[in-house]
Amino acid sequence: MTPRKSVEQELTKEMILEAARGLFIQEGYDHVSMRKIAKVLDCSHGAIYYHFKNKADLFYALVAKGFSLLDSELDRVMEKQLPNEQKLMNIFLEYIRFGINNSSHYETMFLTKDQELKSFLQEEPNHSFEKFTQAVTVLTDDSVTLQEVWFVFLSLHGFVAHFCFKGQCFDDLSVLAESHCRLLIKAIKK
Amino acid sequence: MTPRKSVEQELTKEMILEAARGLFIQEGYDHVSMRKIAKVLDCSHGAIYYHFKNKADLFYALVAKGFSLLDSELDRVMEKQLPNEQKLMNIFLEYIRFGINNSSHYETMFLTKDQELKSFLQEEPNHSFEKFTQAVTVLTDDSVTLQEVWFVFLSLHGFVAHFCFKGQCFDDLSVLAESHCRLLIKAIKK
DNA sequence: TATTTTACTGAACAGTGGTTAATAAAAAGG
DNA sequence: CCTTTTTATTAACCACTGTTCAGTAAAATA
Repeated sequence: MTPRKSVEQELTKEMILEAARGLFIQEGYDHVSMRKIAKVLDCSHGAIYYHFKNKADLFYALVAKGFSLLDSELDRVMEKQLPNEQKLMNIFLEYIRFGINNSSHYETMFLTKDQELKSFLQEEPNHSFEKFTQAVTVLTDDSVTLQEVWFVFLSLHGFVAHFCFKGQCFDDLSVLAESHCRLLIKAIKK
Repeated sequence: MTPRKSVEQELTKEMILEAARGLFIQEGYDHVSMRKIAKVLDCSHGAIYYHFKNKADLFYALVAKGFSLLDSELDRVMEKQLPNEQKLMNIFLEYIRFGINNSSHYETMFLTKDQELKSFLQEEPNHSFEKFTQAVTVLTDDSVTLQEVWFVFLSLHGFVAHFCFKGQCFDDLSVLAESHCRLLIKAIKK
């Protein structure tokens, strides 16, 4: 039998998550098998089950991480010392930046259709959306309706989703992103 | 062997497409098997291969149909006797309606990473997008910039993409969709 | 050094999937 | 009525899937 690896190349949850994220993003949940992940990690597929209960559990770990990352990104901007409208612009831009720069996380968070997976995700997206809503509401002095928040969120989502699939980086898009956010603010301005 | 069906219940391409369409929209390409389609049609899975070369071919027939539907839907709106701004509103709404009601097609058009499926679609998405751009340009008397067209497209795309993955139908969303489009028009108004 | 624990391997299981080949029955044409 | 064509059924093939598990060697512990 092939000998077990020495300790310096021991498998960790982090290593598995990293490999899995790359694959899930590139090929989607369904087209990624435990054996494929194992091949990237150069280990047996059985090994992954030592660290994660099953495939859905592994995926869920990735998504949960993505949402907490987005949450803290929002908090960071809110704590800045800036006028409200500039903060709003910052929130929008940071959302896009997060999505583009963490396209791997983002796609797993918002762009999966799998029923089995959606049953895992009920709390997290709602929580993130509420946090986003809260921020927008505060920064517009409560002058924004729920429909307007949805409008903003979906428009930002469209920007991120589209360029996620194009595989571009944020710096190449910053001009278009700024114009996008400017138009968003114009749309919800009273 | 179970006898072959009598002629009045003979299988047709149309019957297969109809059954397949419902399944693809509800469950997505990957989760629909030829056997599942056959079960809905109450026929053997082999029978489908008499009418379609393979699964991708069957799906492509659906998608091509969907694109031509979107095209003619756009034409229909453009020929209406309406003020430009109302026409614009209609164009936006029809785009969303198409995306939501044909979520499986839409995903294939704009949101799939599957190389096998992408290879089938080269011409159709570009053609539809150009048609959309053309319509927006005309209806705004050429007063719209390229960045604004992008803004509109990405915002509509975000709406569709989000609710594609939520698996909701258009009727439940029509109010939100209208508000979305109204805000879009407000944003690009001079 | 001996034992236990930890981390892992790879075979096996029980499915599912697309696709095809052999075959049979209904319909059409004569 | 017989033959041919059309349309369907079914079994079979093969690749692949998630998951479990008995076995095993390295590492930690005693």
